[in-house]
Amino acid sequence: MSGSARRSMPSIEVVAKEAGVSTATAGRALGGYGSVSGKSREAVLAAAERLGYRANSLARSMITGLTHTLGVLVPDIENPFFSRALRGIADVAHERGWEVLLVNTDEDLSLERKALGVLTERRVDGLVVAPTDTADRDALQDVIDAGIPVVLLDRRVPGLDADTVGIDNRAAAKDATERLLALGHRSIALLTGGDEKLRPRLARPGLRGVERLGATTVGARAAGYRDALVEQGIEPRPELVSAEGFRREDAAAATTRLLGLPDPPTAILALDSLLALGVLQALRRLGRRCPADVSLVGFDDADWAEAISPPLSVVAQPVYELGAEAGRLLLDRVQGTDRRPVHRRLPTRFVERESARSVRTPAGTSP
Amino acid sequence: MSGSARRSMPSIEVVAKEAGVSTATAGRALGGYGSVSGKSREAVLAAAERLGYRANSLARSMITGLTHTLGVLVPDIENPFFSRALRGIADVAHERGWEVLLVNTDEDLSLERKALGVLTERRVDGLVVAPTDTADRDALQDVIDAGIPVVLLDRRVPGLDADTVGIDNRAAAKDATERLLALGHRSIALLTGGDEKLRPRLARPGLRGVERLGATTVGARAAGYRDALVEQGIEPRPELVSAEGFRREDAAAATTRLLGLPDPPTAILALDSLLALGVLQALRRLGRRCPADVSLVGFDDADWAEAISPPLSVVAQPVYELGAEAGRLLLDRVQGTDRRPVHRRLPTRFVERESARSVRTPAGTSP
DNA sequence: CGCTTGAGTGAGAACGTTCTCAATCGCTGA
DNA sequence: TCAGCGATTGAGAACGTTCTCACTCAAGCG
Repeated sequence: MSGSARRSMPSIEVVAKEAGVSTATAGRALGGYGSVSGKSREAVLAAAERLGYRANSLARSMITGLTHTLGVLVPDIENPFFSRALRGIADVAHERGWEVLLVNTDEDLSLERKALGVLTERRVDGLVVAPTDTADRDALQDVIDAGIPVVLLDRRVPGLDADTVGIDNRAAAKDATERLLALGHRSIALLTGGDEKLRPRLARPGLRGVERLGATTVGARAAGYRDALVEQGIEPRPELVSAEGFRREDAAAATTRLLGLPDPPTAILALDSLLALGVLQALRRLGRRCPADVSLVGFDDADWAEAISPPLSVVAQPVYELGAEAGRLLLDRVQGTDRRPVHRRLPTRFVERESARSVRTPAGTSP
Repeated sequence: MSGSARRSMPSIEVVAKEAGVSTATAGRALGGYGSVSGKSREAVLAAAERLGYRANSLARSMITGLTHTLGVLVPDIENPFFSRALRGIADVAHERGWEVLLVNTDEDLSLERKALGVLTERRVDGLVVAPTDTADRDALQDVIDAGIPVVLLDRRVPGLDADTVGIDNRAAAKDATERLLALGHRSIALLTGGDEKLRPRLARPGLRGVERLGATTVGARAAGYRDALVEQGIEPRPELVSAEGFRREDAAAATTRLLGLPDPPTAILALDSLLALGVLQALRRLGRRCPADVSLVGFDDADWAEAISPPLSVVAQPVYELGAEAGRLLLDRVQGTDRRPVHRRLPTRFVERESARSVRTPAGTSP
């Protein structure tokens, strides 16, 4: 555990001695608090410069009770949604003098709990969490009870005493579905991505009761999809709703299955950009053209969405701003504002490109 | 600065009192060091459980000299290359019990220097840096001299006493160029991305002297491109080498310019995936087809590369492994292995898809 | 001149751990 | 029985800061 001759950096005491003052005065000069004469300050700063002094944040944090560190828990930093949101958090934090400790939870509840414990022991001043599961309410509440404020990002946990930042998933999905309906589509498939727990509920006739899954992103979006259909007097068909996994290949397989149905969909709504990519891949393999044969709308405006053929129509979330707002809410609370939890719903934007168009006349009725 | 009634967590002293032992014994029971009787251990653990005790890592780090924290400095976490590499670093770190403190440098030298200072004050145990500029040698050397080991990721800084992890950029670019040459292309454009400092050197006749830029990623790749051409007896044409910016629109503009040349390229090598995306976008706008009219090869195997039309041929880097290896090298050093700096060059892989094909017969000579 | 005031200073406590060291305890072997 | 030994224990130092408090000193005021 030793080995590398870790050079110990000079402490404030050494600097003080070198400058011919007490450690208290040296501390004041270097830390910018209390009052110090110009002469002392100069002597201290010069000594510090000479010795290559670097303050020890750990010792400072012990006293002040602030680590100037924010913990960020996300399922997977490789997901562009989270890396962009993290960028927003980090920019706000950095601007106000905070640093970011990042942990991937891999959608693993036990990893998340463990990380929560570690970050508590590290005495982070606050936490931005995109929780894996609503089931983690107690672990999160423990953290809050320990005095560490928490902001929930993208996902909500019912009954938790924390700020939340996200979009109105139900309204956004409803809007996207309505746009497909307005183009004449009547048979619209929904690719939700996951997961085992969701599948049985999504399989119910007419998607009844999906709003009970409202706390999850997928549940809320599925409810919006159903709302739009029902308002148009269309009975949602469970076989058009897929929950076969979040990976690209899962979406490709689902697409292949959907298009093999007796009454196949003429449009697909994919709840995430990776899923949309899988749809496109499957369409190409099947020799179906988009949007001529099948219309497609995705979620999240990935940087490739505009550049591919056809450019993809998407529901765009203000991802960076979501992160930035989470950072702001958290730091406001860290810096002392004590208030009731707030819930920010930022507006989404439908970006119309070329992947969705009017339903084509069914082959059987064309001349 | 106060306000929120930050509940102070119980210290080890309180736990010890509750358990009826000394703080030393409580520390041993909770920290798992020294020797404690079963009876004492149980009493302490029960007391800790009852009081909701959480160790204070700061105090521990003060004593042990280890923060179990790795600093990671990247230009931009939104860049998929860095978010994937970070994933590799974080996974290795986590597995060995370390956490990751992340800072975006935004390719800004002064931000990078400042971050280096902050992370030093936080006493991180080691640092993975993708340095903005080779000019930061001194600031990095200062960190190393202070006893904090550094591993350079993706980019190198000549004369720095640090491990490096990356690919052989020159060989990878040469290989990609050779493949285009083998397909019959003789007029191959190179999209380098940046930047102002590079442009004059890339503009020299025959790209003479680009290998002097060997320390930069772009410079090394440009050298590989030139090597391949020269070996085939082809004089590199500076007007086919673009360094007009790293954004997608920059690449689109460059593509438009290149295809407007009197003797336009029949193939394009883009040194980064975002640039390739810009090329595709421009081609679509110009009504040129890929690969029928123009062949394209990119760098980095983005998740969309396989799913778009046409699937993009790329030079794939082992990005995750790059990060993981950086993490391993760093932790090995942190945990005591004192050795001379090593330089890991991981192999790249050319992924042949459909965006590059044989040069078409020039229009003038076709029947 | 005596009193107040405020800036400047230093001694030492405090933060919450781990480490050092000496003391005690219970056994073992002679 | 007793020296010896290892396991167990507690007191107190140490880590490097900031904070508290009391003290000095010079200036201002009546």
